[in-house]
Amino acid sequence: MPDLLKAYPREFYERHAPAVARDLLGAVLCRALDGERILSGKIVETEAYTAYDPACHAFRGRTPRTAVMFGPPGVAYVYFIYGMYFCLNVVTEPDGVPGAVLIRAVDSRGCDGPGKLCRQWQITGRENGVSLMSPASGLWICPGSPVPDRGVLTSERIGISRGQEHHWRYFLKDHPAVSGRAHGKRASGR
DNA sequence: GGGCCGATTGTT
DNA sequence: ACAATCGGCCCG
Repeated sequence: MPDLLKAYPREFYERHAPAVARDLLGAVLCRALDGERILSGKIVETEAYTAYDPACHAFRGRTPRTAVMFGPPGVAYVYFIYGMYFCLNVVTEPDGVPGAVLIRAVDSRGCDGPGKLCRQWQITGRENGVSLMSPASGLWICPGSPVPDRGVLTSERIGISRGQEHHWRYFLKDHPAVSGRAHGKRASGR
């Protein structure tokens, strides 16, 4: 049984976003609410966003909203979208290089979708910029059970209009929490 | 200041 | 297929 208080260190996040997105499958997202209750769930769907990627919020440079994506890795990038929802990302890449991984779904009730996950676990703009490398922030990520390539599919990212040449969506094959009809190709070994 | 669009979701 | 709902960002 994995230790739910031992979070991934900075080195895990200080890599190219697609690699982090792939390796976050099977990891455990943890959330402390009311300073007492701890929620946790296996990450089952992610998407990577990088510099020189027209789908990335940071593509057109640093702005107040995207500032944390240009900072050190291992912290949360939470943004507000469609006037209703928040989305949780993990900042990746070395300090100064923008990049992030969107957490799209977690194996926990009501966490099937990035907007629903944040609503269910009360993740809002207050969590923007907090460290995910320690339980102290109330939001952190721990290693779980490694997922073999044969259990992973990839596809274009969801809901974007540019950058579809990159197949940077990663998800667990046949998991009920993943978006839509889970169309995808087998992950290639690295 | 104006206008358009969006890494979503739920309903028609 | 479309509405809900509003901050970010570009333009001027």
